[in-house]
Amino acid sequence: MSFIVHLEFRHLRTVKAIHDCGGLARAADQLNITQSALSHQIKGLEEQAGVELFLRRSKPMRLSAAGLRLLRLAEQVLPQVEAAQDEFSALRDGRAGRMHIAIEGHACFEWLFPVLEGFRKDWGDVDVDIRPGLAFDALPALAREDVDLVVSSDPEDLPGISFIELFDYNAVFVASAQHPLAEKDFIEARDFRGQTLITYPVERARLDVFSQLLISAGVEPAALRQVELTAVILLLVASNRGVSVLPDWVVREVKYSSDYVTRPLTENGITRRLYAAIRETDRDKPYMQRLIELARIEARKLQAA
Amino acid sequence: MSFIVHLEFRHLRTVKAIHDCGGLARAADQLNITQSALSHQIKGLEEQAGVELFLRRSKPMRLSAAGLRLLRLAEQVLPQVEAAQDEFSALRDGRAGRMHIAIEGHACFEWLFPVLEGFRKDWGDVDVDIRPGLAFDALPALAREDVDLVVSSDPEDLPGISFIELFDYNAVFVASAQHPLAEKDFIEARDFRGQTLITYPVERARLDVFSQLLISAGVEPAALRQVELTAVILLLVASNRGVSVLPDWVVREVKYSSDYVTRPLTENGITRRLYAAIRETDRDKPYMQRLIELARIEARKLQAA
DNA sequence: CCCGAATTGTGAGACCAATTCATTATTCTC
DNA sequence: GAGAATAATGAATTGGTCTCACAATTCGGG
Repeated sequence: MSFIVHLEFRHLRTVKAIHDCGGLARAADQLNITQSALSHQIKGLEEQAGVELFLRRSKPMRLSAAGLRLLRLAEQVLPQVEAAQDEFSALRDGRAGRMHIAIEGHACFEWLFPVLEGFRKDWGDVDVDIRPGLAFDALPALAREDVDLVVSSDPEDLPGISFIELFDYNAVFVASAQHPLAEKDFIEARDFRGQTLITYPVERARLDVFSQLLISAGVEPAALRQVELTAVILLLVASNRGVSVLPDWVVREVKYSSDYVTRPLTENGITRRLYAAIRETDRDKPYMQRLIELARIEARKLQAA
Repeated sequence: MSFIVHLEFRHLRTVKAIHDCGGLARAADQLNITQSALSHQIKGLEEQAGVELFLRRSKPMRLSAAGLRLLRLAEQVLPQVEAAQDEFSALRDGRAGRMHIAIEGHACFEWLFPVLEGFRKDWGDVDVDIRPGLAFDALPALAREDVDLVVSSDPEDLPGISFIELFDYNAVFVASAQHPLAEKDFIEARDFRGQTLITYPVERARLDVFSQLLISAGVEPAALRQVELTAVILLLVASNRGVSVLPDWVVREVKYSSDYVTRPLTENGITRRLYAAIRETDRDKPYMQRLIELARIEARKLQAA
């Protein structure tokens, strides 16, 4: 049951070279090593293995049965190693990588998908994914490299994390055209009193309407309803089952689809800024820069729409 | 374009162990090595590669993207190496091997096939083949390990080659029952004068009828006809197109099939001995001994028939 | 918040193994 | 059988990996 304890890649390369070149001397040349070294090497291997690897009887030193098995291993393994090393250097040079994105708040799907669609074309070697499950504690996940980019509107000062500005948007009030508040030019906090507010199913602190308006005004809507999908929120709003607050781009994106109106929040509107949070170590990676560039382009398209 | 110049199996094992055990210390334990060694090892790898392989931020030291690629390589390559080593030790311990057989003279097919059929059952890991093409210079081929066993009836004293006795047989005369010589009790050399002799297509020295009888008697048949297949030889003999000399077992094996008779050669018959020529290095291999044993058993069956 | 336990990193030196150089031993070819 | 080509051997050197001992870090809990 004794194995070859000390088998190394060098041995596989040696066996292959000797086979290919048909001789120690030429193989040594190809491997940039002395013939003596090769001789010592295979002698050592044979001693370990307890089998002759080569038949020396005849002039062109041929492989024995055991040697042939080793050759097969070499021809199987060595290309795999090379392939791995190729990918490896791609990773190192930033030609490949991972782009797992966590989004805080569901709305971002709307513009993120087209971004990733464009990204995929140029950076096929980068492994792309969206991890909505990590909506809460996304920044810790970023720090421990569970994800590589977090879309957030609340920059924090964390060591090793950069917040890169993506674009600004307005949080706008959405209601059915039949809704009484549709009459107003702009919506104030107190207007939410008595209303049914439809939001994404996340904690209040992450919702613009609370963090930017209702909490500081001490206003509580009459009812809350949490809905996962943006399209459904708009559907409910249009059928006058409640009101909502959404990023302007979301509403613009689907505005043709139903019967509702949008109004600014407060006289001057509520403007928010979206950031991409990334690890500083990733900041200079070309694919990372490209993704952010694409995100900005896509945002501009949405705002122009 | 810089690669990992010094990647070794040990590194793959290390990466895998650290991943499996979730930590340097435990991995070191599993690999029977110090934790320090592992630390040095991965540090060296990372320096070469220019990438971090592990994320040390968090307590359970996890693999980075590059590290994961290395892990994939490890999980691909290491089992292949183990499999090769298993086969390798099988070769070494004689559980596997090669059994390429050269036969001098075509007749041997008749008893060799059943032998190999039985052999195959117990020794599936031995690569079996018959190489009829090497009928001439079979012994040199044996010496240079092109084949592993030669069936021969002419033992020679060659260094490193053993001739192992298999069984004896009689070379018998075969002729149509209608043939005049069928009247005789035994056949002498001079009886061949004027006959058409049918033989296998090999040089005279390899044919019993010449080497044991005709050459020393200085007798030349009227005509020679060379035929490849034993069955065809017997067909021609039966239809009185010539006479032949074959090993008795061959004739017994197919005697029911046609209308011919056999007669001894000379008053006392001509007995020949068949040998298995093998390399002395193979002599003790269990599968080799088994093959020879099977050959003898098969021969006994044929002679009893 | 600091402490202790657990884990990982670092430096110096020992040790082993692979390589080279020089030479001898084979094997093939003419 | 001589000479060329090829492989094997031996001794010395080099280089790398390991161990040992200790420093640095991180984590969980009172």
